[in-house]
Amino acid sequence: MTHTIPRRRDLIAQGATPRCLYLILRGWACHYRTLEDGRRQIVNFAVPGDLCDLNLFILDRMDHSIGAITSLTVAEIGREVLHGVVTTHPNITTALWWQELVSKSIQREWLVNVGQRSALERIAHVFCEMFLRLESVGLTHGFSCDFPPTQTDIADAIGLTSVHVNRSLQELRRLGLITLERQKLTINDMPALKRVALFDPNYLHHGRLKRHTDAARRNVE
Amino acid sequence: MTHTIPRRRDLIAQGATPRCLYLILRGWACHYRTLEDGRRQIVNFAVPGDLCDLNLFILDRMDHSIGAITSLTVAEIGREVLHGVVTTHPNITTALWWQELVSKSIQREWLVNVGQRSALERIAHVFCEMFLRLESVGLTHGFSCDFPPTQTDIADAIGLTSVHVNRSLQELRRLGLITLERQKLTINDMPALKRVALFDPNYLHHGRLKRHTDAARRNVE
DNA sequence: CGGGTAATTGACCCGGGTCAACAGCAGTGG
DNA sequence: CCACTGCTGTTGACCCGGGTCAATTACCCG
Repeated sequence: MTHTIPRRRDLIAQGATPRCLYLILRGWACHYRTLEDGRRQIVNFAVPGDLCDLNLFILDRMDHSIGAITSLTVAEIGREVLHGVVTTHPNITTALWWQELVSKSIQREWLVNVGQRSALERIAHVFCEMFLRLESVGLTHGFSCDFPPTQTDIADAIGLTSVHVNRSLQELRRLGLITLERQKLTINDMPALKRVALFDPNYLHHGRLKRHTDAARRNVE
Repeated sequence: MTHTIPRRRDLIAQGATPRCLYLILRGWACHYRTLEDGRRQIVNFAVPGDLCDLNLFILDRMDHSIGAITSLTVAEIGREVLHGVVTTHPNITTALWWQELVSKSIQREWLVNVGQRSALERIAHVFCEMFLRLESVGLTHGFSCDFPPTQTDIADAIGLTSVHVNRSLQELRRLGLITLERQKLTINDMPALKRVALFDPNYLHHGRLKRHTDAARRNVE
């Protein structure tokens, strides 16, 4: 049930029919869309604990690809197993949909990021978000975490060129806000970084699952 | 159960606790996020037939606002009613989630739009999308449809300024692709418009609901 | 007819793109 | 242990798409 995917390989490609739900166990992946002329937009990163789209449930074709950024360990949950879970475990089902709504909320925030923020603000925002997401699954050590995307990946995630990402990174370092070397991110001044990013953590809806599964359970029982 | 909201009023604001699910019956609305310094990003338009977020089900606070672009008629579906439907009508439930996944897919495409396309391409893309969405609910006449967002609204939707939207619109008109006056959009050359927009309708997942509700029904019965 | 919102235009500017070279570093094979 | 290869990061010079600011003009509605 668990599989390993080498880095830079696609888990599933745009246009394919999804056969199972992926749960990331180890490593980073990204959801991305490519235009016919090769432009690529990364629409979200996926880190351990993230589910990769419930599309298979309802939509018959992937409208985007999922690619491995690092080498990746995933659990594959088949259609039938999933159907079984959904029909017998309402609180797990609620948790699944909760993930789905949160990732839609993240999707919205990325649009805000690319649509409204300047280069420096965008990168700062991505660092804030990914750090908090990793923290919520226990993958940070103090103010440090893994950050394996290349500058080109970052560029494709925030709608800039890698050249400009490089320059903005230097600016963030010069300001003493972050350290980023050998895939290791350290946030040296979180309040300042959040200020630069105009970061409001609300959209991540962290720490709000339990309350709601409880509520859902009450409604079901 | 149906309400009327005057134009430019919020249906529900960021931070509020959602009390019911809205179904747009008449008019246009938009989902948007504002940054503390006033910048606004419209993250999606909502037209008749669209449901406004199942957030209330699971998330306890709105992470964005919904505003009326025109005067608006909506149906409000209360939490209890919705719970009733969800527990007794699996195929309606599937349809609800289908809408949710499709709107997430639209969300992704908007990110691609703002992140990768040029000004002209972006506007062309919005016109293609909204025309097809209106067509699917029978609100087009030939190649014409209502298009009530102002140039400022369009600007906030695609991450440009209204000045530049104005200039790009003139360019689209000069190319003979569209007519847009008094809130009326006419697409004069759809193939060319799609070409300019690098438009691929796949992400709208049109015409794929029935098959899947059938499948879901089979799985449930 | 008057007041307010939305569209349009012009002049000027700047954030970020483009292109191209080069440096650093990890992994690989000899 | 070192040379080779290929990817990732870095830098410089130059340019352009789209932003800014500010003034009009057109339109809508009472």
